[in-house]
Amino acid sequence: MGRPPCCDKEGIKKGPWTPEEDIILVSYIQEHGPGNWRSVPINTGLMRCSKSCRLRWTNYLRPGIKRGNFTAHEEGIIVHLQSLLGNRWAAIASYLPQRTDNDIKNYWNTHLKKKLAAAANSTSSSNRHPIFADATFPSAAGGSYTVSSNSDVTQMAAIARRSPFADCPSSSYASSMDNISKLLDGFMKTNSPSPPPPPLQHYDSGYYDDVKPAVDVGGNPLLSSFDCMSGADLDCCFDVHQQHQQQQPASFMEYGGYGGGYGDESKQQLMNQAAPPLSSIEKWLFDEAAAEQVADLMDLSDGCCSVPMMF
DNA sequence: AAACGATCCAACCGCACGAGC
DNA sequence: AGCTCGTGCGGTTGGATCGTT
Repeated sequence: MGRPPCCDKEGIKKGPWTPEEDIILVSYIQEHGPGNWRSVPINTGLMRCSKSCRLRWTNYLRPGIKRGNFTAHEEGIIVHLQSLLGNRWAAIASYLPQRTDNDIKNYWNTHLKKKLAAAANSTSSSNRHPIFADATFPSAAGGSYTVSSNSDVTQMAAIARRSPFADCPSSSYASSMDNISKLLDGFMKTNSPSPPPPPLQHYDSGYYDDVKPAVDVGGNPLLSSFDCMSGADLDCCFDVHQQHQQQQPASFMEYGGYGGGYGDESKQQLMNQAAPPLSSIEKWLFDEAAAEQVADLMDLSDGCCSVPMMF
């Protein structure tokens, strides 16, 4: 027997969320943490179904989400993971912790699918992946990389499996409060002189223990530990994290921010992990990732960088 | 400036799955 | 064993926005 739809009750509001609703939801989650979505509308008085609350949080309000244009690097990762995993957006999103599966799915459907189709038409004689037919990928070391063979694709799959973000799903929940800050800014403008909402406090990473690792088509875990990473990769992660901390917007601090981060000890611990040399593509992936993340002020989270301490 | 089509993306829908009773 | 509950996921929709004529 199927279960009844959760949203067919009378009085359940649908459509776009208002700033007021967002604030109620954020305040509640701040206090209780995400999860137990059934109780959220009951306890908050929101006229929304539990599923709607969960989606609003995971796709929009959740800290650490990066919005805006996808970088060429992100595009490349999505294209290759899509070719490997198919339309398993949640799994793909686990490698791009600042992007939601919904965002990736939308981006694929609106941009990449067309791009691939167009590229496929013009590069039918090439064995390169169509999306890379007219693209090169500069490396931090000064060279450039092209993805040109099936072995490269396989290699990139392996890279994805050992992504520095792969095992830190909570990173996507971590420090950036941009979304909520903007939300609150707008709310304050239209509702002044109402008192400001209570400061947001640190989210315990334990709130996110239910995040599942990605698995391949055979159900095997794709996400592995850091034991294949080099010290340089870790430095990338640390450096990005440190820069991010320094460049945290005022609103983040005003609302309390989210704690966490590396200590020297944990860093050293990670540095001691075994690390084989990186291939050229791996270097491109990681170096470029770090460079772009710093340059674009990607909201790399404290949570991401604190996750390795769990190992 | 207005009309129209294209594009974007937040949100919804329905299904699947595991846990608990 | 069968049911409900809670949640995750992928596909789809429709309103808002943008671009072009």
